Amino acid sequence: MISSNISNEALDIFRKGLAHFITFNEAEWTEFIPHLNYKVIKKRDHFSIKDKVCNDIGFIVNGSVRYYHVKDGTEITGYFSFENEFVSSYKSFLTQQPGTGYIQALEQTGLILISRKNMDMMLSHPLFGYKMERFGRLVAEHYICCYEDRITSFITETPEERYLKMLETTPEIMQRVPQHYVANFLGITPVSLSRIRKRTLIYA
Amino acid sequence: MISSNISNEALDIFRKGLAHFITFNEAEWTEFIPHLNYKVIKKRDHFSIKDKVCNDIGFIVNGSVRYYHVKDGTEITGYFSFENEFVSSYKSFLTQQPGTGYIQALEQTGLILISRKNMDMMLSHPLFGYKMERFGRLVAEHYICCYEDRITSFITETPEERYLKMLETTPEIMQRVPQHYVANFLGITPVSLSRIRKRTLIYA
DNA sequence: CCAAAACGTTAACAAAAGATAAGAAATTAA
DNA sequence: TTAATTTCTTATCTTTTGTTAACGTTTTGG
Repeated sequence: MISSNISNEALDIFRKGLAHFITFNEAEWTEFIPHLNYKVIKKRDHFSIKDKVCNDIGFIVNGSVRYYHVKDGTEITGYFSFENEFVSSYKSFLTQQPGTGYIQALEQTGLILISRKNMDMMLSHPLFGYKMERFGRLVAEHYICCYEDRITSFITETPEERYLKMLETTPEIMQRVPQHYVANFLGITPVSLSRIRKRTLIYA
Repeated sequence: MISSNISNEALDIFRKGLAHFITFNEAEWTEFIPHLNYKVIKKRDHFSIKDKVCNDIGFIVNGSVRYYHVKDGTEITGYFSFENEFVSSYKSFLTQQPGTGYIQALEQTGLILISRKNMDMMLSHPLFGYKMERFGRLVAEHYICCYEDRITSFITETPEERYLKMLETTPEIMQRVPQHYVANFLGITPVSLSRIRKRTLIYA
């Protein structure tokens, strides 16, 4: 879709978020904007669901989402994304294969969307395809670093250590996310997280 | 370093490995080769160590390596890489910050190396910088997919399920890697892995 | 505003995993 | 080859975690 009626406020937030990775000049930005869409997802509605290809990568302008899988009929939450972060069922988006999990809004969430088709158009764009490739590389590398930390924590830390480190890294998480989702995120049961909190006396 | 005396055999293996991501024409390849180095690491020697910046990304022509952290004086192995795979302390290489772990050769290992400096030169190269950016993006995206699977397995699967899935994905691993390293990789103790093998009667 | 659903804590019990140590087998190095 | 080291298994004991269920509280939706 080559058109855009996204609010200037949302676009400003988006542009500031991108600045962590790359800076677009005015000509490039003008070319960029028509490749974007805006969407509001209501609380509990899904951004991406199992067995369907995730066609968009989103940038969260406001709100939050959780990623979850269903195993033996039970939901298991693996991750959260908040304002100024990207959201996508990455493997599905990148490989264009059906996803294995769900992404659901934890609250009403406003998103700037880039479809796979528009992304590919921009990556091959004569004006700024080169810069878009760099942008894509830097974003991907950023997530590699995040994922590396997360895997290392599963290998080297106990659940209790993961809980305490999470409170340092993301102090607001217990306020913003139901505790049983956080427990899943830490790789333990809700009952177990409740015990850790009682044991450490750290409820932040 | 702008020179190269890497064997044609190693270069062929490397070029075939890259073909999973991108194909270089002859002019590009001719430009590529002088940015490469070759190194053989003896068994038990280190490719990368804690508190030092990892300056290279390697492509394993032959051999294998393990990634490990040291916690409370004990080594904990988090991952392995084999022939035709890349190896690096990625976060350190990508951010140019000191690494938190070690990468050690499990056996004598031959590597084609790209230094950060040479990588950056190629990413900005007038002839094929655009293609190199795409190459870098595709490699990074590939690792995002791998990491996503690994994190999902920690969240949704039991150690026993991880063990069985690993045997499907990498059947040769128990033959090539000491079992207590594999146990760490699965996020459990060596004693626990030994029990799982006895319990399931699957020793493949 | 009320009823239903979701949430967090706690308890009791079961299952799994960690810690430690001993011993046998395999590998490595001198 | 031999001695030392590493590796894997097994056993015992302890700790942690999982499971299930009950209870009170909070949140949600009509």
